[in-house]
Amino acid sequence: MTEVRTRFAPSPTGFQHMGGFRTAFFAWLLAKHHGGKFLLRIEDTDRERTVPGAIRFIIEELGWFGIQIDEGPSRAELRALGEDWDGAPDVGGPCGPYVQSHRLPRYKEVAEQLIATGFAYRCDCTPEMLERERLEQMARKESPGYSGYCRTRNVSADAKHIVRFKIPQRRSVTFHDAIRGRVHWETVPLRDTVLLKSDGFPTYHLAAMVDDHDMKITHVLRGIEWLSSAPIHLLLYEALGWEPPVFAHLPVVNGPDGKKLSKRTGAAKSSELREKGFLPEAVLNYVSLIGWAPGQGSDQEVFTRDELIAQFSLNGMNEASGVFDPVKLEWMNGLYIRKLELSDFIKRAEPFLKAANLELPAELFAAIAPHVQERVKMLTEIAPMVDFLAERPLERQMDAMFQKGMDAAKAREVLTRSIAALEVLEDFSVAGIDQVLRGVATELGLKAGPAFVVLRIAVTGKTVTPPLFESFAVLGKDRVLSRLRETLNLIPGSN
RNA sequence: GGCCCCAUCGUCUAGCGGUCUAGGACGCUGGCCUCUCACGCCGGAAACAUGGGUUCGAGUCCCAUUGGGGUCACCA
Repeated sequence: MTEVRTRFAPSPTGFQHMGGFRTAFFAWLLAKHHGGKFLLRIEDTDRERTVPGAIRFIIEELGWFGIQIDEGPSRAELRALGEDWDGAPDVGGPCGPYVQSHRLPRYKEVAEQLIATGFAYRCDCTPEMLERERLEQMARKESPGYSGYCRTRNVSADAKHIVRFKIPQRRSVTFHDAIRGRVHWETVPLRDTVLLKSDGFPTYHLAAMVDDHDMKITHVLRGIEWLSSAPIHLLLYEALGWEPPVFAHLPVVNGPDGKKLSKRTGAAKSSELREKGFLPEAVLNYVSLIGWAPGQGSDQEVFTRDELIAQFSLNGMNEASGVFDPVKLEWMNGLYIRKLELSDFIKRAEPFLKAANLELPAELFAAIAPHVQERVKMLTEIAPMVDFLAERPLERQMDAMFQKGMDAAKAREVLTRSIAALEVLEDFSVAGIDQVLRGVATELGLKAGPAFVVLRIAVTGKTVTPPLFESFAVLGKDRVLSRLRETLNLIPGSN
């Protein structure tokens, strides 16, 4: 059995959104499922649209997701593109180069072969001529497309020209898509398409087919927008006498608005997800669920990376387009956060605390960490939940203190008694604090809830915090007491 | 417009002719737990786009309609 080889072949024209990375995930999962190889190829054949930094973005995000590239651009190739950076991986591989702009001679060679065998021809029609032709066709309500004027003109190789593929008309094409099954065209609805541009660069059609063949790609996973041009690709393989790979056209992922994912769609950019505190493994898991399910009646939707690899199959792919639901992603991220080892959680939280300008002594954060771990969905939610531990003045939501029958006098009473009771408490532990504070509430004939709102705001400033006794214990007796005393002066009618 | 793809709860999906009075998950919602918020647990509302076939029997097969989407570049 031949080795399964898949590839992710983005063009570096900007950042990739999650739809693009999902394609990469599936290709990677398929390869790994079969113990095969996953390659990265850069399709930089459009010189106008290539944007600096795009390749770095792709490689770094793939790395963040923990996707190992088995074959791809070497460090030298990256450097030649001006895309070198500290820590850039040096991947390489036996089928390089993996950057299309470095493979120009090969495309030219194949184009010449196609011309020699009569499957392609040179064309020197100017853009102006083509434009006029198109206008005339539209005026006649014909579908626009190249007429084939140069098909038989034997344009000289010396003249400035492009190379077109001679698309046979009146040809039916049938192929089996790994996801959709049989797709059939009665007649090929396409005109002679360009293979080589006048600047010597190939178009996608030529470059991708040549590379997929040369790189021994066995399964091509790509967006469904390519389905319409699949006949060109099949015909090209036929003309070249090559065995085509298995094609799988993936359904698209739309934003919650039902429209295509774009820069505007929130949470569509992986780097943004990272900054918001999503875990790569959660994102990978969630995104894999858009358009794929294990099937076999299985209800499983939380998968480790290895489970995903073990269970992934193109048979489980759905034909219909899906929607990226940021709310469900958040839920899943919360799930993954809760599953983290405490030490891992603390480690991952660190950069987010720093970003929020909150530097806490390690032991202090470690002590409160278990209690915040089970109540955040994103790492960015940690800082606001623990910032009451910082050595800085507290801003208290005093208004929220006086609700449901709580008035200034009662609040003062709660504070005074708590201060008195805590002052003499030797064992400032969760259990000790628990006993004392409940005692205070009982003495005052108050329920725990209302009484604790006062204490919570007094010590943390907020109405929503980690559990009260735990927060007190972590903060420490002295700071708790001073905050309680401070609050006494803030209650209306004091003095 | 031609061609192609798609169609189960709001969303992601299970379902591959009978076991579907359609299952799960997110979200929503009622309750329990409870010091707030979460977590957890129990319950609820919520879908087979429409019309024809085929069949003893259709969410499942076929066709049409409708509705989405894609594509028809010297962009990928």
